[in-house]
Amino acid sequence: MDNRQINEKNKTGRPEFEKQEESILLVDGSSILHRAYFGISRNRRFTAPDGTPTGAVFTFLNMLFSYVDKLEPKTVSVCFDLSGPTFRHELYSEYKAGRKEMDEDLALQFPLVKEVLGYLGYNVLEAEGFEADDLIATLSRKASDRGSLVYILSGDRDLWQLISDTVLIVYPYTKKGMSAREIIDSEMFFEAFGFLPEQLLDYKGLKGDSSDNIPGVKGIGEKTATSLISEYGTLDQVYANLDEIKGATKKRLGEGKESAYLSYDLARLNFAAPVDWPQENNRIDKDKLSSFFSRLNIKSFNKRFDLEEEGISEVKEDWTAVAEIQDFLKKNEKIYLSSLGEKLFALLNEERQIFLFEQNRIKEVWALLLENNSELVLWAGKELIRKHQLDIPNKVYYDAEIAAYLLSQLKQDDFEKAFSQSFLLATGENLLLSTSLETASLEEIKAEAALRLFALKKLEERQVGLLKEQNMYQLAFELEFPLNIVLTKMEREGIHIDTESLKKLSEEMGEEIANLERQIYFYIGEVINLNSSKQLGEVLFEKMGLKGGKKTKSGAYSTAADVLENLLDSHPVIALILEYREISKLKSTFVDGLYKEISPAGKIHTHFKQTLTTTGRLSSAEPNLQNIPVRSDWARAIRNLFISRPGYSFIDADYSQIELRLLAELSKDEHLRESFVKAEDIHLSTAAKLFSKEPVYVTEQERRSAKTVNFSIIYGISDFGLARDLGISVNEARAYIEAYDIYYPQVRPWMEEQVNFAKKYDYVETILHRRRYIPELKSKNFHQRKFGERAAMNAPVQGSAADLIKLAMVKVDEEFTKQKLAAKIILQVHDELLIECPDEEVEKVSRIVKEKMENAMALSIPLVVDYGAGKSWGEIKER
DNA sequence: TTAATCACG
DNA sequence: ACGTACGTGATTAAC
Repeated sequence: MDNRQINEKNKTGRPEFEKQEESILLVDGSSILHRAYFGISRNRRFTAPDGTPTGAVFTFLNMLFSYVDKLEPKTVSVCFDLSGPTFRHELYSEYKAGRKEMDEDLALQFPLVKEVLGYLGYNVLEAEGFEADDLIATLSRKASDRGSLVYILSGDRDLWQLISDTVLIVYPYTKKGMSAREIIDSEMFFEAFGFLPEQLLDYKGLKGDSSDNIPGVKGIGEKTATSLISEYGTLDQVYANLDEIKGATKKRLGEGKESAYLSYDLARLNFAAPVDWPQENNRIDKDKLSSFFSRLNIKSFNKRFDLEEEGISEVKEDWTAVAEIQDFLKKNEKIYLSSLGEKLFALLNEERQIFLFEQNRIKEVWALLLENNSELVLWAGKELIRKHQLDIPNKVYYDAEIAAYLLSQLKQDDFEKAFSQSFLLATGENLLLSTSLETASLEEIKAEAALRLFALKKLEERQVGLLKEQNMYQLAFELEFPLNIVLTKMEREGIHIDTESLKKLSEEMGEEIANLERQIYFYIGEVINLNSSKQLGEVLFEKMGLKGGKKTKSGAYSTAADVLENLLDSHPVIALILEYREISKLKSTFVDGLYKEISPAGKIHTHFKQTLTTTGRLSSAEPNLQNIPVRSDWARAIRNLFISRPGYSFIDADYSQIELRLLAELSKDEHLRESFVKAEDIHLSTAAKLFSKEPVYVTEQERRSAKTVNFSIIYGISDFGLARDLGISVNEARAYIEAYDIYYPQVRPWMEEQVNFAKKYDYVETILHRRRYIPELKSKNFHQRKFGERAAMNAPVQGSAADLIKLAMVKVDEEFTKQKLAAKIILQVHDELLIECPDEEVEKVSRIVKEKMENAMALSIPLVVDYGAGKSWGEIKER
């Protein structure tokens, strides 16, 4: 009975959670259900659809499963008190009197727990006249006798007297003052009490137990009882040595002797209950378990037991009160939203209730959804917000379309088709098309709502698993989802157009075009449609006899710009045609085309597509603001039409050489990296290397050639293409490429690594793990395979650049909000951001944008952002 | 609906 | 032996 003995035990002690070959778990069902009811779930008021309280059942099972998972016992037996006369109860009538009537909500859950334990195959034990404690005491002794290890799960400390080498207590909660560990063995018991478990009864005889109405000896508390027991060992020995004890303690012990022995008996467990436990538990009855959980509307364990979820529990429609919606939304971790055709929407909560509502209430419901703390799950949120002019959220929602895109499961652009296709993947079920919905009955609509919402739920669950597996969870939740909100703001903000100037420019261009037409008709001697390449080709190559072979697939003469440029010296009309082409293209697409898109407020609102490109870039449409001309005088006139609001300025910031920098980062090519680290002119450096000269001797022409070579590398070079582009022989082009590979020796191996990786795994990935699958590499078609190889080389570079600027956008926007600036991101053009801010913010915002863009990612090479400010887009680009 | 052309990064 | 750069969108003519 001293420390030495404890230490001896400790040497052979076992690690707490190591699985034992033969262990059984005995559960004090009454105690744990009390704990479940009072400890956790009373405030959450979980109920089944019929109002039956279920919180304690749920929490009970959660606790039980967590210990079953940890301990992996061979069998589980759960013991309950069975009311009725017991000899222990007869001993103290105050016991019952001292206890309050059990809450009805708790009482109702006892039969439920016993029921579900049966379906789980666990042993449920109760015996007339015995408490759960007694059953456990009896079973633990029997088990120990057979050499089995016993775990006792109980919140009742009375059972701690059973602790031994082979009996351990699983104590459900950590308590102040007690060890944080949950499994209590002799050693821990000794540390806490200062004596051994088998002395607990003797201790309680003296100290009593107020929670169990055990009186003990009046005036003897924890300290005195502990010191007496550690000194004398047992209650009998205390009284046998009463003479040695002095003062008040002696007097109190003398007076309380009867009470002490009564208390001893009260705390003592009965080891003679008529119970045994099975060699094995029964099998789980899945069907009954499933219908039980369904009846109680408990969903959390479906996955654990691989149970099929049943259908909707309730469909609500035509509801009016806001409180009713709020009630539907609350206490749900996730809310699913789906549209049904044009006019209807439906929500699903985690209680499998569905709410149907009409379009005229979407704004109201949306506002409530944003207020609510649940995570919102939907498909194509940006389009929904735009279409119905909804408030823009300041928190992310889960957009299944974006996830489908990241997971490369989005093969179609069309909303319904893509939606339907992803759902089919997730559920194997087809959806009604919206056209069929128009004529559907209410019952059909309800069924369709359920189908879509449950499909969305399954889709999301599956996607989250895949995103994690494929290392794209962060890409989705920290980049694409937040970016989606930023894009929504950008689209709504739009950009002002100088409509008056636009009209004038259109007229001016029209006159210029008419001029050119007259001259061209004079030269060719007839009036044709100059916009028809077919007619033009026939005139140039047949009537006028200019040289230039058939180039197009359809067998027609090509009149593309590069063909015509080669003919510039053949005839003076060629230059006029090229000029006509340029102006009429710019006028029709970028002046007149833009005019059609101007809103009543004088603004243009592009659509950014976030789920379209194979590389991860955004695309812009209706109108496309990512291909506004920049390279000519007319181009500048067009860009001058994009103006900031009065009192506001534009800041235009673009990454310098972003793709080449990322190639340096990805390939780790030392020379390429060095050029950027030393802030050299990369094209000049390349030229110096290709032409074996000091940079100062490199000519403009050589630098231009080097620039072409640098870009060719990123696109996946071929000597033929480079030769054509540079107007040199294929041999010369090949020599350039070979020279490049010598001077940048790590680039080619990296490119080959990408291709090999893609051939092996079917995809390549970016810095942020965005994937591009390249099925073309498996094609039997040579062109297709070659195309696949070039794509494998290009996608990581272009895609990482997309990752980078997207991340920068999220950070820039975040900073604007954080600093309460009025600045807004207006446009993104792949390596460029256009920002609008009040004139007085220009300096501050410029610094923020540059800093956030340059440091969006931690890379081993520096990023450089150039920027300018002005009142129009053209004015800035002029610099 | 497709092909040709050309605007952008 | 193949045939020629990566990623987009809009306009026009012609089927």
